[in-house]
Amino acid sequence: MRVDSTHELIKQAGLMVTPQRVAILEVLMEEGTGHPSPEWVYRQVSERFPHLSLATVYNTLDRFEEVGLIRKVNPLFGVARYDVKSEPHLHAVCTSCGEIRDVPWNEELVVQTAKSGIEAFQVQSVSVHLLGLCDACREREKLKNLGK
Amino acid sequence: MRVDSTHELIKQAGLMVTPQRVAILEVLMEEGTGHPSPEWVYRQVSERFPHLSLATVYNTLDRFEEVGLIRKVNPLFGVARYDVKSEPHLHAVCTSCGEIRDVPWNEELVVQTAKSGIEAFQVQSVSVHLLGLCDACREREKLKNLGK
DNA sequence: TTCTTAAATTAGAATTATTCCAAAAGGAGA
DNA sequence: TCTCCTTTTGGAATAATTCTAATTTAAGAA
Repeated sequence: MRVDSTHELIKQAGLMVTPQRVAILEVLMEEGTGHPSPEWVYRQVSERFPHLSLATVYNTLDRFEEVGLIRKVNPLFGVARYDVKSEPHLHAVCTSCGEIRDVPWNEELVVQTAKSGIEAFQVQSVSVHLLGLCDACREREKLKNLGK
Repeated sequence: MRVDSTHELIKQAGLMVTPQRVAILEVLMEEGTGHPSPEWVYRQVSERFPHLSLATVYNTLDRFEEVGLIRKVNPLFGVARYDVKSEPHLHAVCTSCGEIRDVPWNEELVVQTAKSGIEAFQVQSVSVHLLGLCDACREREKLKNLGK
């Protein structure tokens, strides 16, 4: 009797085990650190399941996230939202209604917020993004600017 | 000669001044802390400019962001991207090619990264999101669960 | 002021990403 | 095996954004 870890993981998470789900989780685990998109997952798994539906990929990723098997890197998906620039601050985003509340930036706070709630906002997770240019793109920018 | 601050702001930012841009910036400034969406801006400004095109709103918001007048709250818009990794970590996102690189979490780092680059990644800005439930939604959840 | 030109605006089409839907298929316990 | 509930499917629908090409406009030069 062979141990199938992805199979077990799905079962332990309380989800029904299906071949599609196993294949999707396998692809996700193999990939490791590449931050795959639904489309990418779809293409990978399609090689093994030619009849796989894109809707299944979306459904499965949603279910996997619900039970904590995976996490969405860019959770503020949906509509673009803007900030009229002011002092640096954080954003408390309600995952239910989408409200975005400003939280004053405070160095200590950045660390603390991972653990404790702020005012009446129940923090479930913290998402930090460093935005900028990777080395490849920085090189590309340099070359482009030289050409001007 | 009256001083029109939004007019001035746009000019100072090095952008061509148009009535649409002035109106959009005015709406954004009046709103203040509400984190408006392109659609919302469009509806507001449409009242004054019945022929305003949604494309203009998108263009203008992009230009405003380019010159730093506003900032996108949820900059990782586009395609959903997932993470399988379990240890807490940050994400370094290339604003040019979209690559998402993992950066090990380190309390000090959270603060430092705002100022200094990480490895070959040139950090331009930091975006922190606290995800969770606002008080209103938490109440709603409670009521829903009671009903079960 | 008028002219000129590059940039901005417009309307609508096109594209991209995601969600919805109803019917068919499949998993798991009795 | 039977049954029920969940999942899967494929396609349509929707939402968000970008593209395109024609028209208009801002702003500096003459």
